[in-house]
Amino acid sequence: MLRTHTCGELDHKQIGKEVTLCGWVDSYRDHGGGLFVDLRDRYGITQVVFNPPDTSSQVIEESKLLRAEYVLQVTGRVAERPAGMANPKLATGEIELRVTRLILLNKSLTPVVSPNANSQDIPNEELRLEYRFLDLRRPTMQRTLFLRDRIVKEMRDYFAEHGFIDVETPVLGRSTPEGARDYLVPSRVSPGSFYALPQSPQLYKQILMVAGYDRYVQVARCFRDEDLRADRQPEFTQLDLEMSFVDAEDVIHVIDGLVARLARQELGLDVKLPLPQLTYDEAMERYGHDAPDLRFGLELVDCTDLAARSDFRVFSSVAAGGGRVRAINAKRGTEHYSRRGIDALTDYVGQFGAKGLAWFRVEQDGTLNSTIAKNFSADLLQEFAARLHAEPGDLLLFVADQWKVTCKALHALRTKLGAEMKLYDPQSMHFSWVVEFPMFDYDEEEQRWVAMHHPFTSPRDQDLKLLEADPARCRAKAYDLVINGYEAGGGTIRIHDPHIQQKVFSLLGIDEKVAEERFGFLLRALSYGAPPHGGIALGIDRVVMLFGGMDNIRDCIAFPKTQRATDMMTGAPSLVELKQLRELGIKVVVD
RNA sequence: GGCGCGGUAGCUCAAUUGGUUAGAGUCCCGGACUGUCGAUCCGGUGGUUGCGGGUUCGAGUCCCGUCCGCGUCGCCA
Repeated sequence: MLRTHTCGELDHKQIGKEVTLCGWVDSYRDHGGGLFVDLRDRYGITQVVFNPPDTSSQVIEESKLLRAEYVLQVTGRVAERPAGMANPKLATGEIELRVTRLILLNKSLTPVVSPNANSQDIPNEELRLEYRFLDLRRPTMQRTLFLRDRIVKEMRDYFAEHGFIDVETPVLGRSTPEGARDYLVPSRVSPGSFYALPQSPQLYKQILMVAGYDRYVQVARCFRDEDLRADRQPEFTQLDLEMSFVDAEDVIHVIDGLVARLARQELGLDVKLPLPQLTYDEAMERYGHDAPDLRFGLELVDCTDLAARSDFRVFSSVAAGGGRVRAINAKRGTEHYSRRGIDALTDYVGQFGAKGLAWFRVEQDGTLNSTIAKNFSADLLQEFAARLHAEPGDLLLFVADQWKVTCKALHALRTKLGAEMKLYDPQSMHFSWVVEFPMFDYDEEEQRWVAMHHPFTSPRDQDLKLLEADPARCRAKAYDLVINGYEAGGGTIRIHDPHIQQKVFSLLGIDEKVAEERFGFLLRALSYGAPPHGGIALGIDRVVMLFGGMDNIRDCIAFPKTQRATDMMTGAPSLVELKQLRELGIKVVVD
């Protein structure tokens, strides 16, 4: 070892001892006669002092050449700092190292991304990603990666204790056109054929259940070739698990326990179990979204029946046309939003397809005031007021449109209002479940039913007869874990009966031949004594992001990709040698 | 693919309505200093304002195109 201690562990107990430290120059302060260096490593910072008489004049001269991020090995005696010179900001602030020997292990160019930058001086993300090796030296980044390490370790311990076996599944698999776009890998041995990187280990874990492993878990890398977002990367990590002889509540119960343990360990929070559950229908009705942020209220209120009775054409025609008129009461919203502010909200909901935003201010006498008020009788306005529990100072905001549009627009509006009106503590955490998702969604473009989750999801027992009778009303044994308005994980109970599986396939327009071609192995497996089974996958990156109070997923991934799915540090993806392409039988066509 | 924000010294930022030689802090270089911890003080170097075109007497600023980053819609079973 090149060192006897780390930069984070020395305190008064080592006073008088000779020690050797290694680390990076975090900062230096040159006083002419002597010089101070804050030496940094993963464990902390220790002040090392180059001062006479402890340090020879020759070593002091050498120390004058030190610069930021130089790598040092220093030997000396641990000393108590002079009276009044302790630094309470440092864990090692009581002591310092009086250097007798200095070895420069390596120099550094002037760092482009400074590891000790103040929060307002952090370089832009482009540079941080290009110089990720410097960015990752920043204590904030190190704290995050350690948090991630603890969370993953905690998960592994938890599932090991609960009898789960960790099994690795292939990364080179078969492409299944359903779902997200696949990342493809050409096969050299089978020219013209391609592997697909897994969007999730879904089919393999079901096979493991058929094989009798009973409880499977894996920290699995997954790949989806879709556009990126603040909370979406093309490759990401799932805590993936599957259980046999269980129903939805059993899986939920296991995850409840994990969430409570993580919250206790990492946040010091006592989460009350069981976590609250909301059905999908309820979530859409009350919040307009399947992953609502439950840290604040502002629930959506349906007013279609009242709207139908108004003379306001926008309202009455939407109501008559099968659409919905729904509203949010922004409590005391008139304090936050002027006419101009409301105009901005109107523009905002426009992004989500809403053609407008009708509004009323609630006056001191309780009457509703708006440019559109003349279209409503006083009695009807009072009914609106009562429906929305309107009080003086409130701002009532309405979207009238097709159901889907009202959901999207009002969900976005609710989220914006919650943040802008500071209705919740950004540090707080809320965990819940959304359950009983629809089995199917109708794809207007392709004129067919598509699986809401995936085609192996089991319908609820009581909805089996709806499979063919009324697919839209058929609900699934599906459940999503929701944290602060983010989908942190999702799972389902699977179909273990090949006949039901066939029915679902045919509803999705997957005929027998195609089913056999794509999923033949799964159907065959289901025919050989498949146990009832189900599971879930948690998005580890998102969980870390939320537990760490971050607002983007890149900050909790060591080497993330940019919005264009490139790696700023390595330059991936890149062109390859012609020879490589020839071996693979691939010709690149550039438009 | 659409919409929006951003790109100015190595780094973080400023620059009035389009108007003098594009500034500040930090870093870097040189000097001073025996206790600092955002050290301090003195001096200095450092600019293709992302790139290309246009309008104008004059462009960091306005227009068009383009590249890069971020946010978002579509997309993400």
